[in-house]
Amino acid sequence: MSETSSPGKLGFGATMAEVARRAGVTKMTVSRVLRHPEKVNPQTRERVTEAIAALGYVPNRLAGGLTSGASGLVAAIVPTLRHSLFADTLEGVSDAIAEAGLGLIVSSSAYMTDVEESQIRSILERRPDALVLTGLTHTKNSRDLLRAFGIPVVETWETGDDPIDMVVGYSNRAAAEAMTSELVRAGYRRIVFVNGPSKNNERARHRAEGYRQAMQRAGLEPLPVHVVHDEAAIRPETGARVVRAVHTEQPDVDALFFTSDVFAVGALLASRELGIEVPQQMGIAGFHDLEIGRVVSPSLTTVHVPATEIGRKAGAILLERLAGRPVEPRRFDLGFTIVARESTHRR
Amino acid sequence: MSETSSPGKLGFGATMAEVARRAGVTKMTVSRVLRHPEKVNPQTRERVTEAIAALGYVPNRLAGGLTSGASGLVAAIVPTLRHSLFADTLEGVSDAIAEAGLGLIVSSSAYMTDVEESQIRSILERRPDALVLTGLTHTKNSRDLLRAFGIPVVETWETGDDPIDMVVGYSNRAAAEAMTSELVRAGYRRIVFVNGPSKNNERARHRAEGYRQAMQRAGLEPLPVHVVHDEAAIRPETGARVVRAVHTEQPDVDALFFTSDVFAVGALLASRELGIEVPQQMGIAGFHDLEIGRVVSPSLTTVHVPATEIGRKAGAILLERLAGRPVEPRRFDLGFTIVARESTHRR
DNA sequence: TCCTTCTATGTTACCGGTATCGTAGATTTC
DNA sequence: GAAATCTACGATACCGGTAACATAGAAGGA
Repeated sequence: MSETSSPGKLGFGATMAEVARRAGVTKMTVSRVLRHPEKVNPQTRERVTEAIAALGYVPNRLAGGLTSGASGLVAAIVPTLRHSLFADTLEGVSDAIAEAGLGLIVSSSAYMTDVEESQIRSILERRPDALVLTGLTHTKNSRDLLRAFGIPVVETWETGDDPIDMVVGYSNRAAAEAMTSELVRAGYRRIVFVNGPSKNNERARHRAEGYRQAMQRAGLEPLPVHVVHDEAAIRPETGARVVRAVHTEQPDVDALFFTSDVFAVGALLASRELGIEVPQQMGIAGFHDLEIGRVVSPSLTTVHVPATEIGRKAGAILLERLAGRPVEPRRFDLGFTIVARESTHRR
Repeated sequence: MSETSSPGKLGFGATMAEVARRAGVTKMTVSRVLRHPEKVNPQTRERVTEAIAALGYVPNRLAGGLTSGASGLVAAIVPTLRHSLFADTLEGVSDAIAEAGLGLIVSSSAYMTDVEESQIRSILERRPDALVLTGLTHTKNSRDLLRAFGIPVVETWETGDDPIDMVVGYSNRAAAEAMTSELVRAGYRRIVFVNGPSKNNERARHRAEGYRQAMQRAGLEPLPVHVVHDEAAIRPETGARVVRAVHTEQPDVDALFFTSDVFAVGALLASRELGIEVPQQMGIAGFHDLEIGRVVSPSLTTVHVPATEIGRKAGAILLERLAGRPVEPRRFDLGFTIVARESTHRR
């Protein structure tokens, strides 16, 4: 741009004061050029702009935030980044807040509420303007700390009665109930729900409840929930293992409802190898509506959940609150959709 | 803890000065209790600790960072969070730096270098202590800005000659070459490489080069690279489409090497529907070694890449540099592994 | 006993910005 | 042409911490 810039010697961490000196003004004028340019004489503004370019000046928001009281950061805690759904939600949050110039701090709690608590503590030291959490299960300390701190907090992936502040999600109970009912409607009777561990995970717990409710309402006996402990990651092989186990140990089971498409797809593929006919002999349903479920054959019946929308909505209401506007209601149920495909289509 | 804490009125954003007043000391002593507790008399320390608990004081690292010159933040830019590989890498970075008490700021560039540049700019305003980038392709401005700023920078997912600072990855060229050679060894001759757009993505470009090199070295004619434009996301359906197109338009093709397992799995499943026998009639290979490729039948031949390790290594060398220790060499090739499975096993 | 050296804490200045108020000169008003 | 109002910028204080230095009293040494 400017011929005054000496190449290769862009100032390292030039400060506003240095820019000011170079432009022959005070810091205040430089600050104005950056935030309220209309209040500065065009000629002065240009001198300052040139000085900024020449020095490669990048303003320091940490310093600015000290005064203004806003760090310009939103923090998010997810159980894991490895699960595409949480990644989708984060991407949604990121999209929403990036437009407002906010940054996103991420950490993952490995599904442990005490880890989450210590992360909340360390995150609050960075004075985020708002916080996004996953789920409704948090330690009492976490809840107290956040309530006391008073920043906007959005809990996600569920709906519930006693949010810390705001909630965006859908009812996992209703979703599991709806899918179970769908399986019943399709003609399945001995339906097993395959769930992850429900400790520290009210999503898993609610889904199990939804399953039982639907079974009872249909006058069917709820079978014991098959809990898989998938230590490292959610893997299709786990679903395959479940099918094999059920095939030999519970041969009367006629449908498997998995808490994740990842499991369900593994089960679907393993079924073929075992000679189990899906959907005639065994119905298989998943949860989350991942891409892979559309491509496998038979295609996978599943629950579509609004992962990205949850993130976007969370970001949007945070921005509302940060703009000083109250958000009512504080609970947003974004719903779900039962997607009935071939894997449960008994002809 | 302390009976002095009035329930429900944990101090909102209590400051160090308030803690100091309550404990009857100055800010400096409170600061010492937090960072160099051994320098404070045990009795005083206890009074201060009680005051901290009673007020629910959470130190403000932004303020501290202003003085100490370190924000305690590491920034990472990935093309997208939606791709499990980048999520894995982030998780690796996060693991590595969390132990050192550093936070992670994330943003996604949507594979666009100019977006990346503006993100770098806005990220630098937050004065991260270090930066992790994906790939080696960046705008000149980005490179200049980062070099001038002087913070440790790690580029990931490739190896290359002219890093901004440090690189951790593997050679996509060598990986594609090795896989192509593997296909040749398995008996395939008319091998098509299916790639994403290579603009702004040297990983894609290098893979295409590796493919061509291997073909030429084997005395085979490299076929035109099939470029898929997958606007929204990397989806299996795209791979399915490719198989259908190739099946009708290039019936002599006997192997497809996809730049992602996601495509390859879609292709594998579509092949079955088309009655194409894999691996006899058509070999199919992928890239990345995703879980799903192990479960499908036939299982998928692929290139295993060290996604998490890249993140961890990146985090580790950043920490080294932040601890003031020089890092030599500055380029880390973490390698890859060809995983030959059923989908290319011609009997 | 007097001087030195710790130990424990306080004082001061400063990090890099911004809010607030002040003010000189130009412009408008009657 | 004097008063009122703008315009464009500067001076000051402060945000919430920490580094560096200062200091009072206790402990140690000759």
